[in-house]
Parts: sequence; C-alpha cells; structure tokens
Amino acid sequence: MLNLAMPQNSYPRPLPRRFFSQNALEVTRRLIGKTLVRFLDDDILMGKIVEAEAYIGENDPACHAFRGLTPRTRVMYGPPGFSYVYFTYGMYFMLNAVCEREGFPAAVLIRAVEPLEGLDKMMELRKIEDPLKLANGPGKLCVAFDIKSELNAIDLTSKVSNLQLCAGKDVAHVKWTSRVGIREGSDKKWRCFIPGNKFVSPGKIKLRPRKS
DNA sequence: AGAATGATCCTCT
DNA sequence: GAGGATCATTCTC
Repeated sequence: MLNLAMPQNSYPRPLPRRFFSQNALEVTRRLIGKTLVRFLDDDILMGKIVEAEAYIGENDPACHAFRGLTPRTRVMYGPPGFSYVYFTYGMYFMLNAVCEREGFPAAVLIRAVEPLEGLDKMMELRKIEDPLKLANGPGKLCVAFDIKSELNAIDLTSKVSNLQLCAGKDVAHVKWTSRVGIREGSDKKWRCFIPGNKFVSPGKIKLRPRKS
C-alpha cells in the first residue's frame, strides 16, 4: 500500500558499514534509538530500537560462537553489517546484526522495538492489537516484522535490502543490565535499553532446569 | 505475582 | 538425542 504520509525520499537512510565495524558494546549502545525498517510486498514496517544485547566472541559463553565456527555461526565471522537470523525454541526467530571486524565473531541481538509505521500489518502478523506487546521481545519482534531464516545473512546496510537498520533519533540515557534468557555469562552487563520505555521487553525469562 | 507447561524444530554432539 | 539469546496460557499461592 502506498504510504502518502511518508514519501519514499524521506525514509531514513541505512547505517553505513563502518557503524557496525566498531566494538560490539559501542554498536549496541548506538543502535538504541535507530530504526529497524522492513519492506514487505505491500507494507513498510518501522520500529525504533529500545533494547539490544551484545554477544561477543569465542570467550563469551552465551555467544553462539563460543563453540567456534559452524555452518550456523559462519555469518558472525563475516563482515559487519549483515544479519544473523537463527531459529530457537522450536518456534521463534531472533534477529542480530553482525559487528566488529571480519574474522571476529560478534553480534547485537535486537530485543525490542517501539512500532512506528505499519502497525496494522504487525497486528495482523502477531494476531494481537496491543501496540505495547507487538515487538517487546526478540521472538515477538521477528513475528511482527515477518523475519524468518530467509533473511539470514543479508546486508542490513544496503538500500535495496528488504530489511535494513537505519538512522534514528539518538537516545540520551540508557541502562545496562545482565542479558536475558542465558545460562552462563550473566556476569556481563551487556543488555542495553531505554529505562522507563514501555516497549522494552519484560526481561524475565524462566530457564528450564537442565537434566543431568 | 510467580511457577509450571506446551508448542515445536534446528543445530550441534 | 539434548537443549535452546522465547512466549502465551494455565496453574497455584
């Protein structure tokens, strides 16, 4: 559907690759306030990033690259600015942006966005109405933005990609806490979010007891 | 409010 | 086979 309120030449521009080549914590901090843009056949969806987490290198036990280079983690070892989309819990996709230099595996998990544009389509995809709950978690966000494995390893900095990370309004104040839903590595305060923002995820995931 | 459970399947061991 | 960067629903207190 043609959106007359926002003509094409006023879409935010994709962030440059050098943005993602910085260290992962810097990228995480600076992604807060930026815009996630998704182009569908008949809709354009946008959201303001309000929460993100860093996963950094082979020594971070919560990072998928902790177990080294595998077919799945290959994209994390590639150049910055690409998507790392993976499937988990038998049900959900997670969206990451690869960062740091090529050869060093690191990525930023986009955990929550505040919906800005295309709310009707997000409601249809999510099958709920409440704007506060459309994308306030990494799994929900991927449903709301129709992000699946076919969007893995795509260039988020290209203006022809149908998933982009774009300019936004800088956020003055953020808070850092432990990452959500992980078993090890919770000593590191690598989760960044806008304190008080209503679109941030609940941040409480119950880990199932491990058999052993 | 907090705990338990089902959904559901890809990736790595 | 096991476990997982989750979520919604259903319980129990």
